[in-house]
Amino acid sequence: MQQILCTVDVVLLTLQDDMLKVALLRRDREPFKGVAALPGGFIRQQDDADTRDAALRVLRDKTAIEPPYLEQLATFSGPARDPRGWSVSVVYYALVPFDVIDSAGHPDVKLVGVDKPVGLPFDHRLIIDTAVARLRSKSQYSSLPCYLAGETFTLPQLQRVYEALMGEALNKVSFRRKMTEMDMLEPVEGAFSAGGAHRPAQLYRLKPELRDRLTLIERGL
Amino acid sequence: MQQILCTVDVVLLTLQDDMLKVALLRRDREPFKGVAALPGGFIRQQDDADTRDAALRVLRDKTAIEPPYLEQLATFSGPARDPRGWSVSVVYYALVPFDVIDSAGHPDVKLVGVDKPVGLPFDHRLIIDTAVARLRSKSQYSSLPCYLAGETFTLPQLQRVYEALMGEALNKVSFRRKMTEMDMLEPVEGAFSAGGAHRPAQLYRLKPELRDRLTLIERGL
DNA sequence: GCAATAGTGTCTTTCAGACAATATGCA
DNA sequence: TGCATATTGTCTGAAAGACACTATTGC
Repeated sequence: MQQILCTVDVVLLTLQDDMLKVALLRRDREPFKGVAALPGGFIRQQDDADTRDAALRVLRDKTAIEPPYLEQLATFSGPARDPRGWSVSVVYYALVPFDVIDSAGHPDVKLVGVDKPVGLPFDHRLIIDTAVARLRSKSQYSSLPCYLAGETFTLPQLQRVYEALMGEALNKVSFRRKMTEMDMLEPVEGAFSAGGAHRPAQLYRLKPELRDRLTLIERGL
Repeated sequence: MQQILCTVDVVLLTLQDDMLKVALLRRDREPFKGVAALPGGFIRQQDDADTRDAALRVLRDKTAIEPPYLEQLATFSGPARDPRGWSVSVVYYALVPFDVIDSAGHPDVKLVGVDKPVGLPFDHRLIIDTAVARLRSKSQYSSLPCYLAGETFTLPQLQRVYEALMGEALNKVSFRRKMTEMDMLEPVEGAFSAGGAHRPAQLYRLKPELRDRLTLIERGL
């Protein structure tokens, strides 16, 4: 009997112009050669310490991106999702500020609005929808959106990120209160946003000790 | 090169005497033959429509239980977790009222407090801890605990379930308000708890349309 | 000064917990 | 009646949203 195919796929998400986008790559081999799809590949026993490691390797090889945030989403499986046979795909999702993708400058990576792509191969449509749902749900009560906001950001910028993800306007005073009591940001001393013909805003960054772990909040935004 | 081992494991959780317990089985084959472990097994391409299906099959075969609630937990992987080689285990967790396990009456199934078991094989200790953390976290803002409470239950009973899971006393009035506004329970007309030398309580059941899906709440309990 | 956006003070509404009163079964 | 627990009413404090006011920049 043929073996089960073991793969990983990555849903790389970013925010461009307040729109949630997913990174797609044209497949360079069969099946679905030439079709835009999620970055993915086979697990390599000799190279990968686990599936997370495999996801990082795939991302590094295909997009040259080291994501600041990567989390396991779920595992998708079955006899029909891959025409080559019964397959298991362990899927991770990554959050990356747009400028990281931009500066990585990988020409093959295409950013597409998460609701846009049709005709995706495998069950990638389902996978993307699952990732977006997870991100939206988790954004309500965690610091997750900060990973989409870049290295430093102002509170109004961060609020727009949250609003873009959750699809609704947030109360400015409440938002700032929340951010204060979550106690996960620190001001970048003396650094302010520049450019507009208006009052500059204080720049903040994630507290260093929180770079790699989420902060959860009690009551949502 | 040797193939990747593809397995499923199930964390079957129940509440017995207000204690969260996990179902363990003595392994009937190597590796770790005779050692108590989570029910699990290889994915069978010819039998299983997906990993969820495989988890249900394993549970049915080894414990004769059809769980009312089964959700994918996460996938655990790596070269060292199974002595036979690089392995991937897609893990599900199931919630079952104690009397379902009791009446299934499978003699091999042992219920053990979730913090108890030491010397578990593979990474089953980590898996159980992950499942318990997920259950506790999700219980705060969903109807999940209802699946541990049995077919019908009184509100005070359900509150004790929530309290056992979350490890803290809950405000009675607030709890009842939440249950009312979650709108997921319906009273069993004319049915009341009996037995005690005191006022009987109204029996409730999950609304039929919610049997198979969770209700989420906005703000926690 | 004016336009535009940042940041804050305060009032009002909404929600959760405390407390207590009432309800209902059994001995 | 008295006890134990269920159920409900009401008060109070905390949290969230609405609104408006002040602050700071470029023009």
